[in-house]
Amino acid sequence: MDSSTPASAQPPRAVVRPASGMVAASNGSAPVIVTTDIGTPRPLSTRSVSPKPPRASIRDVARESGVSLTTVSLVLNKNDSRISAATRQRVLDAMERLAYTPSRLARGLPNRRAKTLAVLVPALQHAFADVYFGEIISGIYEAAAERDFHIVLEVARREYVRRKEYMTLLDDCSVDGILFIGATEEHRWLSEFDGSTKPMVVVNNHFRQWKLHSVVCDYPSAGRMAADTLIEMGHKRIGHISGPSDMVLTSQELTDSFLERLGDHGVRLDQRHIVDGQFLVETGRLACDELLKRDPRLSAVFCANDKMALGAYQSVRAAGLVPGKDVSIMGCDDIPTAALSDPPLTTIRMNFFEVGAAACRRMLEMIEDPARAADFTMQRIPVAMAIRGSCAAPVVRPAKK
Amino acid sequence: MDSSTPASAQPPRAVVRPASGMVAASNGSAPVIVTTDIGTPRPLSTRSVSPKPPRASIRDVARESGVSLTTVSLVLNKNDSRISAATRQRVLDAMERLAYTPSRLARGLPNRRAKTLAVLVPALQHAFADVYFGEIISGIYEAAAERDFHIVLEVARREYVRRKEYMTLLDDCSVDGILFIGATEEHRWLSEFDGSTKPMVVVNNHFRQWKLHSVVCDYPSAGRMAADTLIEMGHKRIGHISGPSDMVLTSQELTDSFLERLGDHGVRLDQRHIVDGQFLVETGRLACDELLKRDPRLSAVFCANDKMALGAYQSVRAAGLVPGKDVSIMGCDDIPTAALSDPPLTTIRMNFFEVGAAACRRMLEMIEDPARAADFTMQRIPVAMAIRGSCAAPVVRPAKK
DNA sequence: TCCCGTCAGTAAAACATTTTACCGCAAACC
DNA sequence: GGTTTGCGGTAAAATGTTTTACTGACGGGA
Repeated sequence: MDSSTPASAQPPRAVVRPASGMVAASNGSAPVIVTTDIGTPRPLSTRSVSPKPPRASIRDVARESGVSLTTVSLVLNKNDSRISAATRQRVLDAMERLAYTPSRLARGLPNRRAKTLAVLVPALQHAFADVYFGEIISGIYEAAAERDFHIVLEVARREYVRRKEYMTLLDDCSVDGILFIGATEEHRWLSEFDGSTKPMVVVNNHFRQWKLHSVVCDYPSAGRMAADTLIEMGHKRIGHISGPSDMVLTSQELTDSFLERLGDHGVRLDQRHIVDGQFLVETGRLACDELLKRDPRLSAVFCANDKMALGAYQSVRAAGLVPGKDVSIMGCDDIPTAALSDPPLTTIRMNFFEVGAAACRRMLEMIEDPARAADFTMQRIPVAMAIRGSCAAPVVRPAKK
Repeated sequence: MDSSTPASAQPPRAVVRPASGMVAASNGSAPVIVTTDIGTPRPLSTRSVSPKPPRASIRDVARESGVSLTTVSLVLNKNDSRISAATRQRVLDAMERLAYTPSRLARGLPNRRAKTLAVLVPALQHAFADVYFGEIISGIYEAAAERDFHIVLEVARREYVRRKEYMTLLDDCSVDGILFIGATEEHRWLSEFDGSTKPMVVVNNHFRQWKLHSVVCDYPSAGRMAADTLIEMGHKRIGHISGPSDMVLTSQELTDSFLERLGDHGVRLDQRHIVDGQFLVETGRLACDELLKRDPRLSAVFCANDKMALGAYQSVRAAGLVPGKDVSIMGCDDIPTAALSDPPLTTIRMNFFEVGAAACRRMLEMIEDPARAADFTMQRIPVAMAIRGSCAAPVVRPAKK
């Protein structure tokens, strides 16, 4: 969960050839852009070039339908009870005729509500391109759209946090609440929301030290399911590639419950069998290298997310072994790639879409009834095992060399 | 690019086991949610529960610093020229003391500018979880943030389009411009923007029949590079899995330039060697099945995107062949998974991040100088070959059976 | 001395809504 | 017959800015 990727964590470098006569994308940095303007310059249109064309306002509707501003406003807000059906219809007709659309900006002003939520993500490389974030955002979007709320995107870069722009966002009236994805212990500024009834929901992580609203996957169950599954298959020599458990509580929950359940079954892992893989493909690969070095006869590895599991595939292959046969590999998350890898990855399915949607619904509740914001809750979303080809009964293999 | 996925296109079904004593995620539909409220109810805080706490307004700053509203506004907007240094400082100090933040809502009202752009995506399954969209959105975000613009997300569902909400969005004043990702020929409503100077930019596609602003990858170059690379390696029996070229012009460009260049090299593909793979993993797999059926001695397949190439891997393996050895596979896009597949996928690297950023910069230009919106341009972003293990010189293999 | 221009700043209108408090009228109640 | 009540509606204040057009003071040139 760190924005800087260690040099060792680069994907295997491909040979990159520039198109002939064209500047190539230089490694990592932004490529030089060759602009080809093929647009046909058109004559300027005759209509005014003023910022916006004149639009019908509520005032126009009032005049057109012969009622007062208030009446139009009431009809608009379905606060109709004391408006007669006839009048209402007149107003609606006028709106129709004038193609009237209320201004979101102006509507928000008087009661300071923007009908907009901010989705805040940490400043990772191209954060929005990550399935994990993407899936959550899709869920948030869906739940927000149902109530006619908009979603704005925000990235919490260092500057952003230093200047407390997340607060500005709220004071701004440009946003009614903040949903924070990818929160870690590193984000100390969350303490500002500790016990406060400000509209903030932490998505898929939570904190012991602060009272904050949160919605998370059921990681304790996930850990137990992983342990049960591997034990049932007959594994005894098990390795674990954890997430950064000191930074992410949900990651800690997963690891703890996994180890505890293994212990219940009489299998005790010591520190030699556990390596932190930082949730990334490349560090996952390195972690697995390390595990296999420490115990070359490992029969199964449980990875705290699918990306690291994909790294583990590479590591196992590099050791001359076959993933899913010589070494069973289990992931967590069920990202789309999981089912496509070879062999298909056994993993724990997490419904991130639902996590996002639930978090958003919680947020909307708080906004509608601020009193409820005072009791802080954590909601758990259930998970399920997805068993595929990458896990099987252990095969005994001779110690190498 | 269709929102409904054919039943045949489901990923290989995994065995899904519910956690004991817990409701499982039912296939496809939203899982039943088990809510675990572990929040400690806290006493309501004593502070008022009114919608928002009172904030300092520009008026307060004016009073505090003993100047007029106008002066404060001028300082705020760095329209300082006619304000003396001393006064400016007094105002800035007052702002500091009162922790003043201007209201975005109120600022937008007078000149009808929200300093916000909308990113519109078609109603695909969890669109935001797609790397392709995500990468573009990241680019847009970055370019927008530089100029202090916000990004709001919008999904163009059928209802949305029918009610012309994209127009509402603009009239609304809630948004200053629209960036449309994932546009296809299906989106007929784009004709409303044909030749209009309304702030709309189409991202990574363009149209022959309409004058619209657009920024796209250099697909013609990409097609030629693909052809050159395969020919150089010695391939003659080449198959092509295209995108939906009737719906997406960039896809057509890629296919056309690929075929043309192959022709230049004396290799002519007829319709038997080309199958539409709809840009999806599963349909890509099926398309490759079909190609191999039609010509079992195919030595290379060029896929119009990486997802279909991953499907092709499955298909080739299912035929008992080894991808990258028996059949060379080339993709297009260079999504993160490409480098992780086995063998790593040879593909054409497209800088979607930059496409998004460039599109956004174009948008901002138009907003700042509406006159420029009148000449419609298309901008091309260069691409590069990324050669990895999935392509090699052809090996002759006996006709099967 | 008068006129003009510049400097430094201000008053007030405009933007498009919501919301609060009120009003006139008729029917119902005692 | 006077008071209440409810209905259908309205006037006006409030929300927080930007922008246009103005003002007063002061210095310089004729």
